[in-house]
Formats: sequence, structure tokens, C-alpha cells
Amino acid sequence: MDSITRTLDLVGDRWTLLILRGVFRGLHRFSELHDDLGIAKNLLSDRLTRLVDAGIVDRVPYQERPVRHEYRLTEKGRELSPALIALMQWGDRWCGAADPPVVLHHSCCGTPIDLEVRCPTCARPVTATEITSEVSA
Amino acid sequence: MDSITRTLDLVGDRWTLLILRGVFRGLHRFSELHDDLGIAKNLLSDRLTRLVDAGIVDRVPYQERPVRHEYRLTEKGRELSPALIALMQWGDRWCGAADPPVVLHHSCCGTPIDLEVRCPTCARPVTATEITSEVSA
DNA sequence: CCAACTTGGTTTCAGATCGCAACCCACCTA
DNA sequence: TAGGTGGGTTGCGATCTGAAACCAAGTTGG
Repeated sequence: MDSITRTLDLVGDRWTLLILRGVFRGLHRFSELHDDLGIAKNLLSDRLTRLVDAGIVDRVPYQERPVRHEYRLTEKGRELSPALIALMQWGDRWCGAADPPVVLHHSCCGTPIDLEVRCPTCARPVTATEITSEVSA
Repeated sequence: MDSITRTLDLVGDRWTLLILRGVFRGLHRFSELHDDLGIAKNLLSDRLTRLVDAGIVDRVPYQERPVRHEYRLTEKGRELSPALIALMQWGDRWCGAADPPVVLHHSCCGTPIDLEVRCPTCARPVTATEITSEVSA
């Protein structure tokens, strides 16, 4: 099984990427995600458990008595951001902007950032038709 | 409904992105996709119809008598490649390499290409924690 | 001319998954 | 002690899925 198949096994359902986007945006608690996404609680519970098992989010206690947790991205989870950005940019461009596009900024300098497929040699963006794939070694 | 939600409505199920990757890789016919992915025929048929309706692939005849079609990416479909690349790179990095990683080359010059989140001002890659999001206007 | 084969599907149906609502537990507040 | 909140679990009908059977339009082999 190849890498995309494995990836989609983890995050390739209707809700998981939306949950992760919520966590990226600062929703860390069960109820925040529930309210924001409108997902059924049993599914949210199930997806969060899976994400924790997969090491994509951590369940960290934020109080005792009663003990309650919140969900935080691990590095593995944070590294999904290029995929989320790619899907978001595609949706903004091609799916009629029912909502205005989301702009991402570099927090250090405030500049809007961009996602690019680049060729280090040509030092310019690469279009999809210029790409060939090969399984290494 | 925002752009990621709309995007995932179209391509956020277990099979659609795998089908699109197949088409990217040069599988254009129903039977090629069926054999390569191991997807049930009814689902493949349904997903292809949806992708055609969404304008992501075209159904173009490649012979008459009997008339038969093959599926080709539209520009809208080709522009999903950054998302596929992002998911693939994440899987190669984080999902234990059961298969060796796939390397993408720039067909013009043969250089392996890379997907990067970049800040035009800082002129260097941006990590996930440095990103803030904002809904434009 | 008939049988078998190919491509590209549609139909059928049991079983898995989903969404909703109800319920539960631990704790806090009035 | 009654009610509220956070974070779930349970039950159940509705929907979706996968495997296999079937179909239709041609083409090939004998």
C-alpha cells in the first residue's frame, strides 16, 4: 500500500480533515469542535480517538476534578498543513466563493503566504503537466 | 459553507482522490482504474460521474462503434495536484515507508521538485506554527 | 452463424457507517 | 437538591458501501 492510500486511510473521510482544520484554527476542546463543525458527537469522539491513536493529535489534560482534556496537534499533525492549505486554495479558486477566500499570513512579518510546487533548478513554479512521477529505488 | 468544506464535499471521500491520482498517473479508462485501485465498479462509476459533473474530469470518446470514453483531467482537475502532492509527501514522511517514497520530477529538466509553503518576504519556508489565518474582506 | 470474449457499466443485497436523540457521569453553582 | 456544563456512550433507523451477478454493444474465432 502506497503513501497516499495510507494517508487517506487516516484522514480520508468526510470529517477528519475538517476536525484538523478546526484544531489548526484554535478549536481544542470537544465542545468547540462539536459546535463549530456540526458533527455528531459519537463521530467526533471516534475520529478524535483515531487521531490520537495515529499520533496526529495529543489528548492533554487542562484541568483535574473533573479531569478534562483538550486536543493539540503533534508535529505529525502540524505537518498536514500543506495539504489543508492546498485543498483550501483549490476550493477558493474553483468552488465559487460562497464565502470570501481565507488568506494565510506569516506571523513573523504579516505577509500573505503561498503554497507552491517549485523546481529548485528552474527556480520557478511548476505546472501540473510538467510533473512526472517515479518510485524511488 | 467555506472552501475546504466545499472541496471535501467533492473529493473528500475514501476513493475520489485515489481515482484522481490514477488519472494523473496515466490511467484513463474505466477498466484501468478498476484494476489498479481495486474499487467496486458501481462506486467507480458513481465517482467518475460526479467528477465529470463537477468539471474535474472530462469524459471524452476514444472510439465509436461501440462508443467508448476515457477520462481526462480538466484544468480544474490538474490544479488539484498540489493537494495530492502534499498528502503523498506527508504519507511518505509519517506513515512508515511500506513502499519507497515517490519522487516527482520536473519533466523539463529532470530535477526532483518539492512542495513548499513560502513567505515571499522572508524568502524561506514557513512552518505550520508561523501561520495565522484570516478571512479576507 | 454461433459461442466466447471485451469494455463499460447497472442491479441487487447484506453488512458497515452515519446522524440524531437520549442518556450518563463527574463536577460546579444557586 | 435542582439545574447546568463538559465530555462523552448507547440505540436505532436511514444511508452508503463492496462483492457479485447481470446486461448491452460490439468483435473475434471456429
